[in-house]
Amino acid sequence: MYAEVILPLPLYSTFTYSVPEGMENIGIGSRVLVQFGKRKFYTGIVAALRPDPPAGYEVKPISTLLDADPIIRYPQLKLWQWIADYYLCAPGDVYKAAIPTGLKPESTTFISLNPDFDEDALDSLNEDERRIASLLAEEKKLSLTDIQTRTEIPKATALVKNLLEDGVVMVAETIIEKYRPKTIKMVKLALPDGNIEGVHRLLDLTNRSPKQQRALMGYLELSRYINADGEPDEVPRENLIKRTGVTPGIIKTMVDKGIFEIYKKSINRFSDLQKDTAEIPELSAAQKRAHGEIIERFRDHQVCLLHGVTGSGKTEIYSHLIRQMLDAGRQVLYLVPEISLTTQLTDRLRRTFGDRLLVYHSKFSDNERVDVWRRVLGSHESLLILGARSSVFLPFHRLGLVIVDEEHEASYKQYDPAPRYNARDTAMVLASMHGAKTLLGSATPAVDTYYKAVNGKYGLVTLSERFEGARLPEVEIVDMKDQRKRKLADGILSQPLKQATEEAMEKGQQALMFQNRRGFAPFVVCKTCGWTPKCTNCDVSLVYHKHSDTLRCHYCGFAMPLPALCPACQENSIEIYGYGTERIAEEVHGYFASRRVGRMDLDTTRNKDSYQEIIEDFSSHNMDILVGTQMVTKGLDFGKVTVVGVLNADSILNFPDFRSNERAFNMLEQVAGRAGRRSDLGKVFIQTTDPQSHVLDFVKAHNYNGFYESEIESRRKLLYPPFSRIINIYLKNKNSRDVDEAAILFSQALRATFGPRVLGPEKPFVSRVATWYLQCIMLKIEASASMTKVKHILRTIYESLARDPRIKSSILYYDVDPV
DNA sequence: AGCACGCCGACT
DNA sequence: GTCGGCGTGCTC
Repeated sequence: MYAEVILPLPLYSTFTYSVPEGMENIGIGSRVLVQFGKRKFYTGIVAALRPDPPAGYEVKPISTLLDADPIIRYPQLKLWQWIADYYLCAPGDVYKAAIPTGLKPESTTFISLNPDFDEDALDSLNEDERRIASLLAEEKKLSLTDIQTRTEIPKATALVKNLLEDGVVMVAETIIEKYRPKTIKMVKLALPDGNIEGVHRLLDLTNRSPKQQRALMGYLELSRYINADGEPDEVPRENLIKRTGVTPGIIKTMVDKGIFEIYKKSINRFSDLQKDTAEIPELSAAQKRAHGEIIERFRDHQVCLLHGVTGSGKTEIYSHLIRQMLDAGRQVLYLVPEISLTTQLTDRLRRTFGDRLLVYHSKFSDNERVDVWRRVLGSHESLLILGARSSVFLPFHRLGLVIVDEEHEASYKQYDPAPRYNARDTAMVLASMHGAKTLLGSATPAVDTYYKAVNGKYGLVTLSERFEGARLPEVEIVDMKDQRKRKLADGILSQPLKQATEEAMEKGQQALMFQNRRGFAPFVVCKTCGWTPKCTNCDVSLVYHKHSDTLRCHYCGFAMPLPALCPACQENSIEIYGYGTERIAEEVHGYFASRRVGRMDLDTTRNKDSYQEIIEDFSSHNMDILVGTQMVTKGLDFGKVTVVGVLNADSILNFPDFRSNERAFNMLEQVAGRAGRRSDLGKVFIQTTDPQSHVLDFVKAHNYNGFYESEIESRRKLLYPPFSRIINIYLKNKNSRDVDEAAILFSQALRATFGPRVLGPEKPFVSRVATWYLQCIMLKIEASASMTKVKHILRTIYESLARDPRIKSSILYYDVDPV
């Protein structure tokens, strides 16, 4: 028997391996360890089995079958295939993204000294080679990268190869198990037979040290001394430390003295979750109606859109639907944008669904993700999975409902690397494969989604009033040009915003200031010669980070210290411009000196809990004013916020692509939605130099439908989605001329078939990333056209050009349905 | 993605 | 003349 294996590499074909005798358990979806190429081993997934060997080449056998039962389930492979076909990427790319690293062990090559190499050979080695040899003599075995970093010899790879040929070193492939179960340190008395005399002896051993004695007494209390089996009982080391106040060092000493034993014990990450569940809050009349309508729509629709204004209580409606689905023994996937995975939401769902709730997202460690994966895999019970984008890949069983909250969010689309999939659209396909329903929720649905809903492709349910009668906030557009002219605003806050904030503060309320990050990162200029620091790898300016006093590239991560003198003219005239949230927070604090001002952005929320801490600080009113980027807009519920300021809407309004209006409307409406979520009427100030913008009129009136009508008309005229589908074709090359010419060549060939549907090529917004030059060709295809055909043509055209050296040396990839 | 093979420039 | 740079192709 032979197996077609998917490897975790960007390769478009599967690879055939023979199934050795005694591996009859193997099945489609099995995880197998296979050798690929000269030495490396990868974990592959069996995509198909067949009786006959392939013609034309020898096959290798599968080395190991990793599981008795597959770790993926029907219809996961089918979903992977759909993603690869639809988003024009390799199945291996999908596999790589789908499964946590801990489930994909691969081999690393270790280099060690050859024990019986000829001593005389040492003489013929050069200095660097001898350094490597002596390092290996010390360390027994090292990977190539370790040798590289430890010796700092740039061409270590080549030298190791020489050493290998001379028989000085040898290599071995070692498969590294990456998954580590969660363990805790346990302490136990070092008394093998548990006899009483022994304990007295141990007590004697500690009588010169009160600390050790305390630790021992604490242990005896916690462990109840000896358990039912006559064995000394174990105690978590943490508990012992907490109870007795001794340091880990004391316990260590006692281990050395032979009083305690310490060992690691793996524990179940889910064991301490609460089992009991609370009731879901009663629905209001409006929520009840919407809930009923959703169920009604699901009778004849696969997908239903819940269009509910901000603060209308969509989450409670979801909860009722989830409860019904779980009671029917089905599983539920609740997708949210990464950023809105707050404990606010998790806690709420935890109270209702207890240990049936599992959470899955990218801030989890890989080990945690493996645990969640295995828990879902092992269960036939009803579960609720709350997760970000990548949770569409979990091994669901009897999935009954998928909820995509904030369905308009651009972050559902993965941009880089492949697979460039949209989790919302993938979720709908996943649902239909399971015979499940999909509920999309948003206060500002994507124009494409709303179009499908009003045209009957999706069911549509509208919830137009806020929970408990809270009113939508009043929106005031502030003309910043006028403010500056009349000297009412010198810095970033306009007169009306300043005043409203002051009043809110006096009433004991809170304010939120929003600054769109894009285009407003602080940048550096030399006042004398105009020099600005650019990334050496990418075509972008470097951004100044105050806390580390460095200049950083947001695309490739390049960093350098802020120079004291201008590198171009040697003058001491370097200035920092622009308003990062840091600077804004300082300035806001300047106006409201007696108030507590906090800030939230990528810098202040880098680690796992800081985001949570800021939110909690703000919602428990330890802070009066919060300044932040995008992330403050995402579904947070702050009851006391009555003033919201959008400090500069220009950069949101002026983004040059066909979705800019949609993005601007969504973002402003979502920010506005943070104000006045309880009974107090909120007020929103949008500061701009372009107060005439139509988008702002619709935001001012909270008129989604009006916005939609105007936007859909312009999309119709210009043949943009939903009236077409877009495929962006990217070419990248280290040589800028080659990529320009390759793009022209490719676009000409495309035009021969697709005519005016081809736009470009043109340089993308950032045209050089990490030393790669980019070109982009846009393909705009009628919505009615067969995508299978289009994709077939794309492949044919590429193959017909593949011999051209400029195409050949370029890397080509597609972005289907870009957002 | 790795990794080997192979073809052109700066050194013994 | 060789070493070694990386461009090109292949891996079941």
